[in-house]
Amino acid sequence: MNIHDVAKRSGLSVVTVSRVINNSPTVREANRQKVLKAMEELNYQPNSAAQSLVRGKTGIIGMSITNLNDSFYDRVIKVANRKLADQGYFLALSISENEGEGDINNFLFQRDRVDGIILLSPIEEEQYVAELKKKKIPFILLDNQYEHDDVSSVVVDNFQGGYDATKHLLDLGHTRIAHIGGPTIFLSAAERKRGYMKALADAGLTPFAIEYSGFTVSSGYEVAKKWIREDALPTAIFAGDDFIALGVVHALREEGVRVPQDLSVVGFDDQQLAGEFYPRLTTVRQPEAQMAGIGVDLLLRQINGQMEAPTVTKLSPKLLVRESTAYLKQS
Amino acid sequence: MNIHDVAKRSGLSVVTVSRVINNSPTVREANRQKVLKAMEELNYQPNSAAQSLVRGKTGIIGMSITNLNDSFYDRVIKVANRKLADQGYFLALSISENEGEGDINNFLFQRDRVDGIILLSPIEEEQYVAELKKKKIPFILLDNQYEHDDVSSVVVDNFQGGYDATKHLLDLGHTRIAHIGGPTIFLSAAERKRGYMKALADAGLTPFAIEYSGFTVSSGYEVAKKWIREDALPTAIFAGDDFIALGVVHALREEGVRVPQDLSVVGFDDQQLAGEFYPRLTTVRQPEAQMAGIGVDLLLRQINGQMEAPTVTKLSPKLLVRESTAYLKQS
DNA sequence: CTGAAAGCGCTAACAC
DNA sequence: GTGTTAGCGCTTTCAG
Repeated sequence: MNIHDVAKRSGLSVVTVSRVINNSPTVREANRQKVLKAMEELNYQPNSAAQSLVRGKTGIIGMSITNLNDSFYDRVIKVANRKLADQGYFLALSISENEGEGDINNFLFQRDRVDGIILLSPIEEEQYVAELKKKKIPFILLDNQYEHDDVSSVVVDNFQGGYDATKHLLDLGHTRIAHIGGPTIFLSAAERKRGYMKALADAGLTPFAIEYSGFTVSSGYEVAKKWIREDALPTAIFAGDDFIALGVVHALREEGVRVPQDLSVVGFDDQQLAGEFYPRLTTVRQPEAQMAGIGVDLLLRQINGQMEAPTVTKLSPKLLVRESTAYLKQS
Repeated sequence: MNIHDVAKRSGLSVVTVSRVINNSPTVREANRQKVLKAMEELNYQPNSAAQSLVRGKTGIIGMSITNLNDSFYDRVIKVANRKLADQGYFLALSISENEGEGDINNFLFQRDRVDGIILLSPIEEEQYVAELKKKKIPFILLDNQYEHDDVSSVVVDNFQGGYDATKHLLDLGHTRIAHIGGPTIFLSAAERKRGYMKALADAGLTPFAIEYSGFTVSSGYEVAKKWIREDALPTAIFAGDDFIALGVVHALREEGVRVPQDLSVVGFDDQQLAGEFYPRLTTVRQPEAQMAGIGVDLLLRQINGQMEAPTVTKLSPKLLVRESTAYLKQS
């Protein structure tokens, strides 16, 4: 069942049918109706492989992701999905579980499967970028780690986020401020820590303590417990992300340390849950919507050949003051 | 740059090149090498639109999802991804934010874009099923709500899950057992509640209290707070899912009610976080791996025309006893 | 405003 | 083993 069947049934030529499919204005209204009717009766849908072949484009944008279970990704993806739909593109997500080579042969990474690709927080970034460049597939990077020649990307200023979070704690009168950082292989984690250090230095202070952990509740929990055991608690903690922060708060409460009365905690990312547990977490929200929006624009412009020089956009995160931070107790 | 260029460069015909691409054994080794070399030098990749067109298949399986931020989905998706990859298929995810009509024209829902579709916990199920049937696209349902003629699906026995969870509480000596159910428009929520009712009835008991809430921490929290305010606390609570349960535990602890010493709580889904907060939640784990595995098999068999009668597979969930439940305190 | 013809890049008969 | 030919379903000149 193809365009010829429709042509036959409507008594017109395949060309006219094609014109109707593509909303060409140069079709007599009566004929358009005939064609539409035939399409309807035949339950006809144009073959997209054929369309892609002849047009040289697919209308699909691929996005490679590594993780689902996270509010930050969730928001970025949903905004990108909507923006792309507005422009007539579809977003196809592909999970890459960083199993090395296999992934690079992912269906996404074929020039004619997609019109462009968005790499969200890619794991094997260098490798992917090299491959995409080689295959000449238009692409952009979101929340990536490194700079590359000729590649546009949108990142968040994690340094500033770390700085702002720490500054907030300083403004509340805290001086004994500890940090629990995420894995330092992540640039974002390293930057947040750097912001923390700088804010402290600007205030003439030094870190009270620094520990590293995974981006999980349990590892934040462990670190806090350890500090309690060692009786080495600060008065404020800047956690590398909300999961860590949630774990910290949890451990403190178990031990009777009140948040924020006895100890203030700041997280990062504004995870869904950060606003649901009490005290609701003061945190740093990344501008996901902006990130996705700019990223999509950049990619689409590249695809349409309005290829300006590639740009690296750095977005400012925003401190969200809620209930897990308070003025230092006068004692 | 196409197959002809490769043919020219290697000094062989396009057919031979095609054979090499498709690993046909009937190519002289020396020639194969020539072709491979030419492909390499030209950095050639076969055009997949053309391949799809002529083969009548794409090698892509689409999966429609509604939500990312959830461990259950995360696990199902990852297993499906792996299983499909093993069989030479790629999984393309598409988010459908239930905006009504628009979604149905999703790129996934075009016969020749994908070889088959998996609908995971679809929202507008009836509509999607009707559309897919009409378009004659092979598909299966995972964790769906309704039964349909001629459609294979894999679901979890939520009734049994609810029954087992409640039975566990009964076995611990509890008799005052309340339930906080998820939105009853979800069959899964209704079934879990039904299991709860049945277990109680089998023990000659009646529900201590039943409330409904969203599948969120905050709504579980609210319900527990309300019960505390009204001084109407049961000795055990079966929550509709882990988020609700987490909210309940959180509220109870705030009020000095100890879990599990004073009150036992059971959740559902084994969310990532359920095992990270203390007390670690006793919960019901859905067999995601099995679900995805069976679903993929069903779909692939359908695609390959080994079309047995459509089947509805109901999988048993598994109670995970951890630390949020304990024997009823003798008082 | 409409249609005939060519061709997108590839694979599947069918010869040789 | 290898190549010639046809055609997958569609859009795009180019006439008319």
